[in-house]
Formats: sequence, structure tokens, C-alpha cells
Amino acid sequence: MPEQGSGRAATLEDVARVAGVSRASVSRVVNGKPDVAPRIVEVVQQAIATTGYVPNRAARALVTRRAGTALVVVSGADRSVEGPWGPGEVLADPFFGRLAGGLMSSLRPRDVHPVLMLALTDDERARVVSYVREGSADGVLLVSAEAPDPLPGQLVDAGVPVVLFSRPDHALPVGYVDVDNRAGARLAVDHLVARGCRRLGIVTGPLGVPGAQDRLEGFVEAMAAHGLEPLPPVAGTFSVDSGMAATRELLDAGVDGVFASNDNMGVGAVLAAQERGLVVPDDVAVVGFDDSTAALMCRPALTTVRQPIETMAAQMARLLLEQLDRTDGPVEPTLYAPTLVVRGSA
Amino acid sequence: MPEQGSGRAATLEDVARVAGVSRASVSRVVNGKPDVAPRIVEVVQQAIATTGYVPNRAARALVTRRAGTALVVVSGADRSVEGPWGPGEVLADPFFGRLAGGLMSSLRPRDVHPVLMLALTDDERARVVSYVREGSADGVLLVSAEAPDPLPGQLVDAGVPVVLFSRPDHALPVGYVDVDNRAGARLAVDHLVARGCRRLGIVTGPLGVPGAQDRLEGFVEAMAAHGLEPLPPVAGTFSVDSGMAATRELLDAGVDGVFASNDNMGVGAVLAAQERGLVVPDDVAVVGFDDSTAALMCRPALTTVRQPIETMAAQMARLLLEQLDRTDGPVEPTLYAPTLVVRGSA
DNA sequence: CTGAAAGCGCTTACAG
DNA sequence: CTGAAAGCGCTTACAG
Repeated sequence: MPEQGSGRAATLEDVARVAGVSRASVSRVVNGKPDVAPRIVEVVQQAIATTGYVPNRAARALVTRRAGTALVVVSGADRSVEGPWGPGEVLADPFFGRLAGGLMSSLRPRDVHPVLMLALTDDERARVVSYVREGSADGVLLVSAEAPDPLPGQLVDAGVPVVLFSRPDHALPVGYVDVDNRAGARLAVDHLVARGCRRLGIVTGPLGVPGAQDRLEGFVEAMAAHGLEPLPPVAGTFSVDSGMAATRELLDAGVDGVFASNDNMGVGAVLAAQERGLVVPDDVAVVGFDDSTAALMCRPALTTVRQPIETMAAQMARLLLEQLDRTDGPVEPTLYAPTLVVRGSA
Repeated sequence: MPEQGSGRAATLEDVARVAGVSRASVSRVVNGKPDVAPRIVEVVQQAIATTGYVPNRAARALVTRRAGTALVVVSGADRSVEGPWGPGEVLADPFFGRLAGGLMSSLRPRDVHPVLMLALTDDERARVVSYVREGSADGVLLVSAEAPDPLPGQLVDAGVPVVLFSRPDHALPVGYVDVDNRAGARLAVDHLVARGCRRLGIVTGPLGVPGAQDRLEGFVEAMAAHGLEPLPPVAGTFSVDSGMAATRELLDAGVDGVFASNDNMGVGAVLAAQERGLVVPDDVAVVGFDDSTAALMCRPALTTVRQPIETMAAQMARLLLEQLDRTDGPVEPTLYAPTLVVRGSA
């Protein structure tokens, strides 16, 4: 077996010598360039095999000015209080897991590797910008966990290629993918009303987050369309606990149908109802949002509005790669249609 | 503001010219080398500020032979059937989120960036090895999701620096960190017995996974120490569903105390008991393992054996960095003590 | 304490 | 279709 970490690794030079051709030729076959004589291709591949050659990425990046990596960052404003699970808590959100998986799947075939970074402080945000400027990554795939988030603006200002997951919190010339949040809320309301609920309430996400805002507006519109008066909305923070707390308020107000703006809070809604001895979905029906693994963590399992995350992640990757090729040109956002996944909670 | 993506980025050369010193001097102050005249430090920092200089990572890596990144990989055997959430499912495990967070926190101060990779197929495993051999990462931090896992052996054979989370499935000269799984199982059993349970059952993880095996053995030993006869163990796959299924069997056998080998299955145990109309913890008490966010997803919340993941992650990073400096020397594993987190389920 | 010079391992015009 | 040569942007002995 060639090159077992023994001695120094084989270089292009070594391969060229063994194959008896120039370094340029080796480079051409390694990179699959056209117009190379079959004879040369063969002898070079031979030499690569016997030397165990693997191209040095740094050397290649230095000349091509392409790192072959994308920075995947989860950002948000400073959270002074850290949860008991530390910074990992953001990553531990099942929703993020699904997104990360989708991103990885769509990046891999294009041969770009995802570097993970958290950007919750000014210092960390600065590091994100530096990382790209030093050429360590070709661009950024950003998902904001909170709003307002200064990072998208900083990235745009620095001329860093970036694609966001979900609409930025203020107008910005930047590409993003998003689900049609209003349509999703409508799906939830229609379903709840169809099964007989009349006193509907919403547990919203943090007010400043655009997606949360859109879901609230969609909820209100859908209610109006049904000629129904919604209970006053109650805000949560996308956590299970906040979902429970918010739902208790709705319960006090007499809800019989809860639309939670994400699955974690949907789980919280189910738990809150059950802690009052209520039966879900008979006494209170609950619909969540996302279709994350959290939806299966409660009984009855959560009926939820599914975002086509994997598709959206693939589109994010595509938009970023496009942006790298033609640095000019506008970046238009892409909106995806949500679907309803009916399970036991509504 | 300097260098806004306009024109080409400033290089060492540019800084040197502006500062009126040699490139070597600039390099020295950029890297904080000692023995540089204060006068030079000052003028260089000045020039860096006005040029907006950021070192090119590829150029640096080419000469230092250090990428400044570590590959974080989740590996396992091929799983022919993919879950409804695709490959993201592995990452969506709340346990992994906590680990990833810990790894990131401990890597950051050492200025190494985590590149994420999944290695579920032979092809992906080969890519992991290549990635390090091409110099894109300095080493690997590996967590196996399943056993048997060929990757640790392949990495060792290729001479790639690697540290594992948890004991490998067969003897290997490789560093790893692990929790004292037997002690953890003992903690669970002692607690269950202390609260009056006598007919204890265990939901194990997949048989081949060393940690699952250790927890089972610890469980059996602890039972023996109490002079108790355990119910026949039932195996799960670390998922909520498998925990439910396994627990139904234990319930049929008349358990009054369940030790689940991870929190996901612990949640499943609680759900299974409740679906039979049983009250947790009065009729059946449940103890999980890990202390992941899943533990809070059910009511009553899960009593669980906590692994000091953040500490373990930090140690993984430390072991890897040490290994990079002195490529020789043995790597001894580190074992951590688990603690019991008492919540409502037991 | 500082600078001139070599060299890290590639890719890419440019001739031929 | 192929090769000689320049150059990407750094770091690091080596002199001085």
C-alpha cells in the first residue's frame, strides 16, 4: 500500500517524475482537463496509484483562490444567559439538525465542505468575516437564530458571498430561501377550523424574527377569512418551556386550538394542556411548525406544518455557488410551499 | 474603511511596502514572534490597519503544514434505510448537538475550526481519510453512531491523528474519552432501588456498541449487588420509537423501574408506560442516560445519568492537539465520572 | 533585532 | 497536445 504516512507525502513533482511527464500534464489529468492524450492519462494514473498521491489542498487553493469550503453559521444577538447546555443548545435544536443535514447533502456533490461556526457575539461575528476574507471559505450559509442580527449586513458590506435561510430582518441585497410562512399559518388554521376548533390562539416566535412575524400575520389573515376572532397572540422564544408558558395563558383564555410557531413550542403546548388534565386533541388541538424530530417526542405526536428543509438547503447551496461564479448579478430569493403533516395532536 | 472587496486584497508585501520594512518583519509581528523592536511593531500594526490586511490562510498552510482545522465526523455502518429526515437525522439527535457545541467551544480558543463530515458509507469514509491527507484538516475528532465501525481502524492505518468519543469497538492504539458507563448504570440502578423499585429492566442500545455493552454490564452488576434479579434485557436503537417498543416488552414482563441507555429511549419508555395508562414515576420509574435536551421533552421530565460532555469535548480537543505536536508517544484514554440528574421520572 | 532569499505544492498562460 | 516557467502569499533558516 502506497504512502502510509511514512516519510513525506508524494507531490505532483513525484508523480511527474515517476510518469516521465511534466508537472503540467499531471495537473491536467488530476483535474480532468480535456485534450490530454490517452497515453498520458494512463501513465499518470498509474503513477498516482503507485505513489499514493493526494493533491495538497492549500497549494491548490493558493493559486485557484478557491477554498472549496463554505462557512455554515448560526448567528443571533448576544444571549447574556446561557442555557444549561451551553452554546451547544442552539445546535441541539432538532430543527437545526435537519437543516445541517440538508446543507451537507447538497454541498457534498459539489465538493465543498461545510465549516461550522457560531456567531452570537461581536467577536464571533468578526471572526466569520475574517474567515472568508483570509480565504478559508468561499462564502457563507447563514441561519439567524434571533433578530435583530447584524451579521447579514456586515457580510454584505464586506462583499462576502452569502445566502440566508429565511428573510433578513431588514431589507438587504442578499439571496435567501424561505418557506411561505403565511401560507403555512393558513394551512394550520384551516385544519384546526375544519376539525371544529373555534377559539384559536397562536404561540408566536420572538417578535423581531421575520418568519415569526409572517406566521403571525398569516394566522390573523386566515382567521379573518374564516370570520373568526383570534385570541390575543402570546409570544414564545422557540423553546419547549416558552411554549408551555405561552400556552398556559391561552388556556386561561379558553383556547380550543393552538397554532405554535415551531415544533418545540408545539410540544410545550401539548404538555401544558396535559398538565391541566386536558385531552389533546379532543379538548385542545395543537399544530406545530417545521416538522422537526421534536414533533415525535410527545404523545399524541405533533401535527405540524412541514418546511421542505432539504430542498431549501439544496437551493441555498446552489445560490451560493452561482454567486461565486458571477460575482455581479442580483440574487433573487426563493420561496417554498409548506405542507401539512397530520398526526395525532390535531 | 480599508479594503471593501474592491480590487485585490492586501498582501504581506503591501503591508511591508507601506510600513517600509521587510516581509519577514511583517510576518513576525503578525504572528506575535518575540524580539521585534517596538518601533517596528508599531509601524507594522499601523500599516495593517490602513491596508486592511488579513493573512491568506492557504499560503500560510502551505508552508506551516497546518490547516488549522479539525474534521469532526459522525460515522457508522451503512444504514440502508434512511429515516424520513434523511442524513440530517443523525445530527438532529440532541445528544450530538451538545457534543458539537462542546467541541466548538474548546476548539475556538485554540484557533482551530471544525469541519463537519458524515461517514456512513465506504465512499464517505474514504473522503475523510483524503481530506486529512490532502492537508485540509490536521486531524479527526470522531464519534461513532454505530458499530462495528471500520473508520477508526482506517484512520489509524493511514497515520491520521484521531481522537474518539467513546471506546472503539475493537482494540486500537488510539486516544479516546469516555464516560464511566458502568458507574453510570450503577447510579441509575441505585436510584431506582432506593425509591422502591424491585423489578428492574434495561433498554439497551445496539449490542455492538461498546458503550451500550458497558451500560448493560454495569446494570447487571449493580442489580447483583442489590441481590436483585433483572428482567431479560431488551435492545433498542437509541431512537424514541425503539425505546417505546422495548419498554412495551418490559411492561409485559411487569417492570416497575426502567433504565434506558439513552435519553431518547428514556422518553420512549415514559411514553410507552403512559400509553398503557400507567403513571410515571409511581407505577413505573424511568432513568435515562446522557442528559440531552430530549430529557426535557416529556412529562414528567426525565431523570437521567449525565455525561460531562462539554468537559469530554474539551479533552478530545486537547488530546488531538497534543498528538499533532508530538506525533510519537502513546495516547491514553480518559474516563469521566457520570452524575445523576434527578427530575420527575424517577 | 532585521532583511534577502529560498521554498512550500500547486495551476495556468504562453510557446511550440 | 505538451512542457518550461512564472507566480499564488506566506514562513523560516541564514547572514549580518
